[in-house]
Amino acid sequence: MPRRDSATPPPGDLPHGPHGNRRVYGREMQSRSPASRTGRPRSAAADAAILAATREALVDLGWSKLTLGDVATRAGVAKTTLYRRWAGKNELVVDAVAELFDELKLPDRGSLAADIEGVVLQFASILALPEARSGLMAVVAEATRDEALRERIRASVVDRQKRLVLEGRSRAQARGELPPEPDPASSARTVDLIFDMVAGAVVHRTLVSAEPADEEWVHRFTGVLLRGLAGEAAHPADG
Amino acid sequence: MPRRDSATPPPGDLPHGPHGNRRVYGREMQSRSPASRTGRPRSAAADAAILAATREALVDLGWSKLTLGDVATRAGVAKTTLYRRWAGKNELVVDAVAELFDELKLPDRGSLAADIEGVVLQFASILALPEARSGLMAVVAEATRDEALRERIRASVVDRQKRLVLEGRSRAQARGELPPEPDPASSARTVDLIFDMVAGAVVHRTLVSAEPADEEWVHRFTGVLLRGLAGEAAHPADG
DNA sequence: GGCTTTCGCTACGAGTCGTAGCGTAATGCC
DNA sequence: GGCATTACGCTACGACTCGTAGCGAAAGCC
Repeated sequence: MPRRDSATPPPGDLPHGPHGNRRVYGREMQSRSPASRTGRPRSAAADAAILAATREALVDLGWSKLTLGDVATRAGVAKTTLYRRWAGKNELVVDAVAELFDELKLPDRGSLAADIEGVVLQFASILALPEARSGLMAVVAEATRDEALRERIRASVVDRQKRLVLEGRSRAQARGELPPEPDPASSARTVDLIFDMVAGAVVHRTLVSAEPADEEWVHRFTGVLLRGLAGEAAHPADG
Repeated sequence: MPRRDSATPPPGDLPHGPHGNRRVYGREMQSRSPASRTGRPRSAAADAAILAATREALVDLGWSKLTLGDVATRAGVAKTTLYRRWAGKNELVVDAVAELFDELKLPDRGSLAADIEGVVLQFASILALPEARSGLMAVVAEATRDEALRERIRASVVDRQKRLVLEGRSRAQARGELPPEPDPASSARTVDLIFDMVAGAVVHRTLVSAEPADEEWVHRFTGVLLRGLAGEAAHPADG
């Protein structure tokens, strides 16, 4: 059999990635949901090669000109293999871009302002990558007409970011920098508001205004955000 | 000649639209830039019909499945006519979506907070339209790899929004709600920051979080933003 | 009437899509 | 080791879209 493993890049191992319930495998998941123990297992190396090839194609071609045939060729796999694992271009790109957000961390820098600035700068550096710029907005646009795709994005990209907001807030509350919120519903709304403001501003700055979210910008933005949030306790629902 | 004017919807007049230098007509603009007075003029009704058909197709199909042939059929024009006026799908969608933002106004409601809330609610109501949701993000994604398209979006969508920010700020400064900024460079940076925060948050709330930017959300957001900006005078470049 | 430009229509090669079918490879179970 | 089961590579296919070329006719200006 003329295998071409020599063409596959060194993909590391990545048995099924560090993600939770991502990589749902489009169509045939429900029919083998318990555990398909028998038969030839899917190649984990092929997974990694395909996702890497997808990011490479995003850089070279952008989303609209990216074709699954080209990705398959780059990854050194057959086009049919690709269709067996992903339902279409959207799902593939979501998974490929989601891996970029794996390295988002929240190092404890001692103050809420410093923590936020650090996370926002990390987020900005990811959005500065061309594979993230071309891919992320395109799948978000597609998701406006595809509920399942929206859920996939939420699970693999958004929720991972939101966890950082939650963690940072609880730290800040422990430090006394933010007031505690006993009502869980109100607390969730606050987290949603913060998240929309942070992610929205960085995305808009990077992709629409097309200017870098550098340290000066992030510092100003963080200042405005924190002062506004801190003042919210003094104006609780001032209708 | 088997014309099919019966198929063209009642497009109104719209001689060349209320836009400034939009509708650049892709390729052949530079060769007829002074004024082409001779020959058969282009049908303004066809322009309006094409843009309306584009929005209709965005609602029915979304960006990725929208084809120029389908738009031409819906508009009752030949596909070649469409290609004579627009360079491609991206430029066409930008123009079609840009018309949605024409009705953005800044009514003077007496206070900065009320002005901002009014504009943000208008912006949110436009983003709630399916033709705006599917189209806008897609062209922004494409623009990450196309400088000319980015400029087209800036001229026809972004700048029109930014003018509202400028106008609202000058009103607020006249009222004493915001401190004056003598330095024009710093002033421009402030406007950019506000704009990225407002537009980014609304877009993220509407398209990524997929939840409505209703009055309650807008009220909270506006409060955080204004308190943060008002406090900036007290912390001038405390970095 | 001449000149110029636009318009509708048809036709075309090139490229992509997603799937079917086949033979082969790699596992687990007996 | 043999068997069943699943994954893989490869080829081929009809259907669709793309963007353009060419034609005759229409609609303006002089």
